[in-house]
Amino acid sequence: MLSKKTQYAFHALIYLAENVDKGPILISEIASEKSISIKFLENILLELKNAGILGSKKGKGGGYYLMRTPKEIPLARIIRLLDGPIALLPCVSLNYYERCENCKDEAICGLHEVMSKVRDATLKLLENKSLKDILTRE
Amino acid sequence: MLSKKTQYAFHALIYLAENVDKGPILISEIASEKSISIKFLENILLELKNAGILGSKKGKGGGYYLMRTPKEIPLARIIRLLDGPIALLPCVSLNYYERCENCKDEAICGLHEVMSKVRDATLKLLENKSLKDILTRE
DNA sequence: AATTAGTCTATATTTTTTATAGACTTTATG
DNA sequence: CATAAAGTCTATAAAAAATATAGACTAATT
Repeated sequence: MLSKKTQYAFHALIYLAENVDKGPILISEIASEKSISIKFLENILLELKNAGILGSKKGKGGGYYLMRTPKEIPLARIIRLLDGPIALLPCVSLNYYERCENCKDEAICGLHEVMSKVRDATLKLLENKSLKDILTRE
Repeated sequence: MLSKKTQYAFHALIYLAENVDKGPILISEIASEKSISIKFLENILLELKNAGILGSKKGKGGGYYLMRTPKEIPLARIIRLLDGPIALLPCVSLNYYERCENCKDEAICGLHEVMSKVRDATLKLLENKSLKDILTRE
């Protein structure tokens, strides 16, 4: 399961994408529209900013805005940033790899093989689908 | 990521499958062979037993054994039992469904659509692959 | 200068995961 | 039938992670 943090990030990003024309959006507006604790959301938006996904402006008329078009923000990027590994096991993670302690040889480990396939199937979707793909269709 | 509990369960099941000919296997043997805390492993094996996957025998010559052939134990079964939902969001879980609070209509929610696809791709593998498929190949 | 709004650092709370303890029951066998 | 072997059960503890909050600080606008 994705953490609340990641789920909130998706909802916030969707809101920002659906309101690009309004310029910078207040944290408090996103928080109340999406029913997220404002202080918790602050942290999340900051992380997204530090990762280069969002930009911000302080003072009156300030707020957060997308730094890229929704099409350019893959879902996998958001998940890895806020949730960590997408793979089901450390030994099949591309970005957070850790050697398996219990198994002697990954090359002949059947669990490794199956979980690699699961990872590939998942990434095929999450790396190719972007913020644009999760905007509400009408 | 799968929890340690689920990872330990896989390793224990693999060990049991690879030693079917030896009759019931001691918890302590699995624990030391796979470097798992014996008391923690106890709980895990009990859960697997209560779910009908393992059987056990008390007293001398006792231990745990598989109640079904490895082929009949889908990986998804183990994961759901010990880890809960396989889906990335509650609103796309088949076995642990919860309605999404932030979205008005799941039918037109893009996040719902993508995450359903991820779930389907994952389940296609985890429900069709069994304990047999993760045994070490030689 | 005053107000608005994001930034930063720290901490608190809650939940989940991981692990342990110990008394109890069942079974085999000498 | 006594003893030892081995799983069962209930409870609790410890550690880690997830979730949430507080408040002082900085930057921008008017």
